[in-house]
Parts: sequence; structure tokens; C-alpha cells
Amino acid sequence: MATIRKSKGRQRVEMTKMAKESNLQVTFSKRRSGLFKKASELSTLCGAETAIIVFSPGKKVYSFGHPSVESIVDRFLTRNPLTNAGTLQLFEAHRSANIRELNMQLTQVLNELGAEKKRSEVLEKIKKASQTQCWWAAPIEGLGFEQLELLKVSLEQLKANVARQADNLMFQAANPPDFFSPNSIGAIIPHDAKIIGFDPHGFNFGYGGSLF
Amino acid sequence: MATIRKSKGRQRVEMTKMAKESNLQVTFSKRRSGLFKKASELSTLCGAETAIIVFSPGKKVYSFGHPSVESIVDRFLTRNPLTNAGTLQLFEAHRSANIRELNMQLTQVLNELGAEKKRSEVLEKIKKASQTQCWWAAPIEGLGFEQLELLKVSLEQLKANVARQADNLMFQAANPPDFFSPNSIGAIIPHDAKIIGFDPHGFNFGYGGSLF
DNA sequence: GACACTATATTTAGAAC
DNA sequence: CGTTCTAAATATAGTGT
Repeated sequence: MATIRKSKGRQRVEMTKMAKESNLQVTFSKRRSGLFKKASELSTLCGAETAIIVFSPGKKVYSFGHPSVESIVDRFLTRNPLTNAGTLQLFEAHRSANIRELNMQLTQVLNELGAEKKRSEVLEKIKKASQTQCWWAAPIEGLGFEQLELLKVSLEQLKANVARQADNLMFQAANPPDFFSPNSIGAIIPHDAKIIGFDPHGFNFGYGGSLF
Repeated sequence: MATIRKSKGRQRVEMTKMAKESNLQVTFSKRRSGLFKKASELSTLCGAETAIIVFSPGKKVYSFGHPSVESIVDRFLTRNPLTNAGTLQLFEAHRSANIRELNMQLTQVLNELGAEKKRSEVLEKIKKASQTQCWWAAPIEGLGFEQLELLKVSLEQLKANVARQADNLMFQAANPPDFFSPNSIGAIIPHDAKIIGFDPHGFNFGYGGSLF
């Protein structure tokens, strides 16, 4: 048998900055998601509150937070007597509060968006499959193996997505790259400025239905 | 020799809050250090900047940061290091229009998101039904491909909308008003660069002794 | 360029120190 | 609390789709 060694398996890697940019990118992506998963598990298993902020070498920002990055960061900063004094400091503090508020909302919204986007991708796959053939209208025996596989994968992804969200709406997913750039622009809110369209009740957004 | 079972080895654990306090505590300790190690590796391997803040169930705080928690958090909260009160006024004045715009867009996105939420509830029900029956034989059909298509289109619009907003804001970020030069970014750091307990390993284990 | 796979490298649950 | 040990569970490097 010409045994084809499909994989050399996981290889040990030097703990120094990776040379190849291509490898670095994929490794960054993999490890980042692994890191967030670990954080998520730490939170659920131990009831800890965890926040992670990562700036990629490309300066994109990714974050994870349970229950939210903002609340944890806020608490962290509060516990740290920042060396400061003066009116400017007070002003900055007030401004920071606004920034945090906006950031929190943006974070929430964009996390929701990310989830919806993923869901739409799943739907896209289903749709694609259905375009090829109306498998869903035909008896299961008529399904090609390929379609069954696709269906299975789609269902698994859908299930995973829904489960993750329904499980705990507070859990943060990675922010889409670039998403925080806007903050630096719009984050400064004049005192009279208000975020419009939000639910006065507080945490939930004001688009009528509940998040879940 | 009867039974000297040295170890049952690692056991699978339910992903829910651990019941036994004793186990929870040791697990927290182990996983926290594992998490920090992962973060450290991500930083060195990929040249990323990473910050982690963890509050134990006992409210003690632990943190990791490379190069420092503070610098990363600061960058997360407000990307553009604001300078002095004088420019702040002008800055805010010129930005208020953008803020209004941002708020409008945010509101719109939220509304669309809300609509998607409701639609996704339908999918949720379908998924649920699938757990017990051959959903592919009827429910999907009942929902109608038309609805799926509608959902897809809506999501695409939403996505485009957000992308447009991001692009718009990024453009503004890259092309600030003339009185606010781009290279002001990074010019002045709001607060001192105090680094909290950054040790050779890049770990900072909170401010106190005991965990709980 | 995001995912799937497979062989290893790591992590860590459980128990004892 | 942090460490150590063992064995099983995960994570993931390299590769292919």
C-alpha cells in the first residue's frame, strides 16, 4: 500500500516571532480563537469575569468579554488609582464615561452583527444547495451524498451559532476587524448628545423585540 | 498488587459552572495561568499586543498585558490620544455633526438588526422542530424559500450598511479636519505609561495575595 | 482564504503533596 | 495556594480542499 501520509501532525514551534507572514496570519487567527475559547470556558466554569483585547500586527482590534469588555475594563481602571489631577482630568473622566458607553453599545451591536452575518452565511449555503437541487422537497433517499454532507455541516454550524447565542447573550464574540476605528471618531460625545433609538430600559437595545 | 490506580487521567468536564468550590478554585488557578500563557505565546509568535483582565469569583483581579494592559486598554477605549483642553473644544465642535451622523447610522443598524432578530426567531423554531422531526420534509417548505431569500437579502443590506458606515468613519479617521493633523496620533499620551507589574514573563498577577 | 484533516504537542482533571 | 503526576482531552502545525 502506498500509504499516503496525510499529515505530519502538529510540529513543535519555536517561541519566537514567526518568520513567514502567511503562517503568521493563520496562526494568529487560530490561536486568537483558541484564546477566546479558553477565556470563555474560564468564565463559564469558574464564574469569572474575563476581558481580552488583542491588536493584531495589522493593528486590527479583536476583543472578548464576559459579561462585556467595557464593564470589566471600567472596573479595572477604577481599581487603578490613575495618577492624575486637575480639571482636565475631571473633564477627561467624564468624556471617558461617554466613550465607554458608546463603545459598549457599539461592541454589543457589532457582536450581534457578527452573529447575524454568520447565520446569513449558513443560510447562503443552504440556499445554494437548494438552488442546485430542491433537496428539501425530495425524499431523503433522493439526496446525494454531497448534499447530505452539506446539509449536515450547515445544520451543525447553525446549531452551534444559535446555541452559543442563546446560551448567553452576554458572551462576546470577536469584534470584526476595523470595527473599532469608528470609535476614535465618533466616541466623543458632547454633553447634550444622546444616543438615539435605544431602549430606555438600559441594556437592551430599543428595536422592539428582545434580544432573545 | 491489587490496585494502585495512579490516576484516572484528565476527565471530561461539563461546560457549566463547577459545583464544588474547591475544584472550582484550583481549576480557576490552573486555567488562568494557562490562559495567560496562551496570550503570551500569541504575542510573541505573532507580534500581537494582548491584554487580559480577569476578575475571580472572589473579585480579585488578575491581568496580563504585552506590552502593558494600560496601553492596550487605553488604545481600545480611545484610539486617538486627545491632547489638551484647548483643542478638545474645537475637536468636539467639528465632530458633533459626525456624531449625529454616527448616531443615526447606529440607530438604523440597530433597527435592522432587530428585524433580523425576529426573523431569526423563525429559524430558531425550525431548528427546534428539526430536533424531533424530519424538518426538511415539511417545515422548510412551509417557511418557504421566499422567506429565506428575503432574509438573505436583508442581511446583505445590513452588512453593506455597516460596511459603508465603517468605511465612512475610517475615511474620516484617515482624513481628519485640517486643524487636526493625522500625526497627532500617538503624539501625546493622555496619562503616564505606568506599567503594572510587568514581569519578564509578561505576567501580572493582580494586586494581592490570595485568590478568594 | 476560510475550513477540514490528522498526527502530535500541550493542557489539564483528579488526586496527592 | 502552588506543584507534581498520570492519562485522557484539547489545541493546533502542516497540509490539502
